[in-house]
Formats: sequence, C-alpha cells, structure tokens
Amino acid sequence: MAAMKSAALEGLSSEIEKSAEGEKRGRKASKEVRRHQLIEATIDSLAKRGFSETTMADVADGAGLSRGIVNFHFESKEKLLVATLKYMADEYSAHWRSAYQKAGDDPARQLELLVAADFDRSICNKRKLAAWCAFWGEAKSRPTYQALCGARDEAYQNVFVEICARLKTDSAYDYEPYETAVGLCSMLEGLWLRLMMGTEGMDRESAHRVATEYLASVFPKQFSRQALGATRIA
Amino acid sequence: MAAMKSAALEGLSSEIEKSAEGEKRGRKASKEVRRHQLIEATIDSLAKRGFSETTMADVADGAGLSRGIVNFHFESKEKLLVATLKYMADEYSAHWRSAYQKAGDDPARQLELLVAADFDRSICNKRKLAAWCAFWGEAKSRPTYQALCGARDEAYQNVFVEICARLKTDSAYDYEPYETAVGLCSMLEGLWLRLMMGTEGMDRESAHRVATEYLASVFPKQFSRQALGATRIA
DNA sequence: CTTGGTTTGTTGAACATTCATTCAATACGG
DNA sequence: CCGTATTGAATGAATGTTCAACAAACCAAG
Repeated sequence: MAAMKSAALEGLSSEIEKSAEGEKRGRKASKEVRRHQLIEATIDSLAKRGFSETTMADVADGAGLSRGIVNFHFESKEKLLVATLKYMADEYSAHWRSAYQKAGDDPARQLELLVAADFDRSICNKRKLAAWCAFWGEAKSRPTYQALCGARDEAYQNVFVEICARLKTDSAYDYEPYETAVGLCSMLEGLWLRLMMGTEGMDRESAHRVATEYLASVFPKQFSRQALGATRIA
Repeated sequence: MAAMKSAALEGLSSEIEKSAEGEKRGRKASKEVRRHQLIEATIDSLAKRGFSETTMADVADGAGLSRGIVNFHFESKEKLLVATLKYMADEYSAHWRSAYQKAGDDPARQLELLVAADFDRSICNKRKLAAWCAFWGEAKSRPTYQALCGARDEAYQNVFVEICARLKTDSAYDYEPYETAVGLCSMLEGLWLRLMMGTEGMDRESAHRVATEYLASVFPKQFSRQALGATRIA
C-alpha cells in the first residue's frame, strides 16, 4: 500500500517534469493521476452544470477521455462523487490546519489567519464553492455526504470554540464562548453561500470585510477598525 | 381572470367546510387546491429524496394522484419546481414582513422579532430547510432559481442594513452598519444550513441562542445576556 | 327534476430520450 | 508477448412527456 502510494507520487512528479501542463494524455499516466484528473473534471461539471445535470459523459469529456473510463478507475458514479467530496474535504482541512499552525500561540492571530484562510483564493473560488454547494444540496438525503460535510466542520468548529474560550479568560470578555464561536463559523458558511450565489456586490474582499467587522465588534480589545475592515491590534 | 380566481377560492373554502383535512381527493378540488397539493408533495419529495432523485412519479404518488397529472396542472417538471420555489419564497417573505410589521418603530424590537421569525417552527423545520437547500444546490447553474433565491435576500438584507444604521446613530455605536447587517444575515443563513445538516447538538433553540448572542455582543446597549441567550433591554 | 351534451379534470399506458453500466476488442508499456 | 489501461458501442433501466380514453361536474333545454 505504502509502496503503491510512493510509486504513484513518483509518477505524478515525473509527469509534471515531462509535461508543461502537469498531466499527460498518454497511456503512461498512473492510476493516481487519472483519478485526480477525473476528480477535477467532476468538480468542473458540478460547478458548470450542477449536481443533477452532471453525467458520467460530462466528466469523461471534460477530462478528454472515453466514456467507460470512469467505471474503470472508480467503480460507479456514486463512488466518483464520494471521492470528489472527500478530496475537497481533505483539501479544505489541510488548508485551515496550515493557517492555524502558522498563527502560533496567539489566539487573536489564530482567529485572524483562520478567517483569512477561509477567503483564500485557492479554496474560495466560484468553482469550488459551487461544487461544495452542490454537495450540500444533496447531503440531507445521503448519509455519506452528510458525514463527510459534517466531519469537515466538527474539528474546525472546536478550534474556534477553544480560541474564543481562551480570549474570554485572557481579556475578561463577557460573551458565551461556544455561542460566539458557532456564530462565527455559521457566518463564514453563510458568506460562502452568498459568494456562491453571486449576490449583488459580494466578492471575496467584501465577504472578508464582513467577517473582520464581526471580529472588531466581538473582540474590540484585539481588533480595531481601519479603512478596509478590521485589523489586529499590536 | 378575476372571476376565475374568486371561483377557485370559493371552491377552496367549500372544500374546507366539507373535509376536515382541508383538501379533498375527489374531482371537485379546484385548480388552486390541486396545485397547492402538488407543490406540497414536491417539497416532501425534495426533503426526503433530494433534488436529483425527485421524480414526477414521486410527486404524483406523494399526492395520491396519477402519473400524468403534474403535466396537466404545471406544464413540465421544471415549471413545477419553479412554482415550488416561488411558493416557498413568497411564504418566507410574507413571514418576515409580518414579524417586521408587528415590531413597530423600535429598531431593537425589529431586530429581535426578525431574528426570532427566522427560527419560527412554521418556516424553520427540517422539511422546508431541506427543500431550500436542494434549490440552493442547483441555483448556481440555473438562473431562474438564482433570481428567486436572490430576490428573497435583497429586500430582507436592506431592512437589516436600515435597522443597523438607525441603531448606530441612535445609540452612538462604532460599527459599520452595512457590514454588520450583512454579517447578521449571513449568520442566519449559515445557521439554517447547520440546522438542515443536522449538525450535532444543533436545534432551533440552540441556533436562536447563537443569533441572540450575536445581538448581545454587537448591540450591548439594547440586548443583555440572560439564562437562555440574550434578551432585549427594556 | 330529468335529459343530453359540453367542458374540464383525471388516468394510465405508450413513447422517446437520457444515462449509468457492461464488455469485447484494441493499443500501449514493460 | 503478457498484462493493463483504454475505447466505444451495446444494453437495460429510469424517467419526463404525450395522448386517447374515461369520468365527473356543469348547464341549457325540455
């Protein structure tokens, strides 16, 4: 298993070396590369056509491959979709964990970087947001999706609760840490929803400004308002 | 046209008189009653099976009618779905407008009632939330859905911006009214999303508490914290 | 109050289309 | 030349839509 994975990674990097595009058409592309290629095509289709209109043919065409290929690398359409959701969940998790780690031990800086990470271009763009929303729309009736979407939040939210609790004791705030943290997480998701919808006058920068305004209101001892939203004090 | 509508309404009320359930199986049910019956069955199916698995047969069976009936009262599946979304959007709009009107002229009471209205059982229940989310998931790739979902927010959000602006000048707050209002609206939507997902330990009451905690943090001169979330001051 | 005819709502089977899946044939790499 | 990835046509199931037949309500005339 481990050997297979390292072989796959070698295949990936060698592909990147050989082709300017990083992915190859030829038959030598490894299994992992193909899977990745098909998952990306799935995200494309979800974003362009929506969940209910995404077909195996769309995905195959989008990847520039033949119709039957998806059932070879994934067993079924359902498993392709689960793999795609898992891919996005893993990517999201890695992204905020990286931001969290970079922030060090200061809770205010942790908040600042976690919020900023949520509006980073690499994960917060129309394509990915549309794909997320497509899965949300089906999550209620599919336990597998619900579990993957829910797992995404659980650890994330706990980190926010922890930070809010520390800030309360450190700076003698009056709020309820749990409710404040859940409120912030919910606001971030709601802002994503608006970005995805393409609501009038809403872009990444505006959304980030709204979130930092919240930080300035709730944590005035750590964040102050400036020209473009709130910034951290000291 | 007007005559037709009044005839339909007479049919409705006579139905209500005759049947305890308010809707009748027999042939005498008016066009409006049938449409309503089919729309309710559509919401049921969206909530139970999700958007992509909702079929005309499901809707017809759910309403206890035959297969071809939907194409008679609505022209196509697409138009049935649009009518359903419009139905829910109208209901939502009427609901918050009613709460807004009841609040009178006090901005703090307006906020209190508008937020409470969002978590009222009549519109905030698993069935309706699931149906909303089903439409959200398809909205990006369907301009018609996007317009109906977007129209829902526009007026709603403007009311919040107006209230926040009034509270700022009345009580000498320091926040940005627009960002604060958009943040609150986004948080409400994010909380809906969590309620729909069935996130661990999240129910209507918890969500309402999270929202009122926000009010207490941002408008401390109007809202204070008590045992169960924040309440309005005098 | 009947009668007969017209309109309108309803049914369920037939139809055409779309789509996921299968698989035998093929081509490439080792 | 063997094994594996890939192709694309065939297949069968699911589903939206159509439509001819039917039934209930309605209405005007007797």
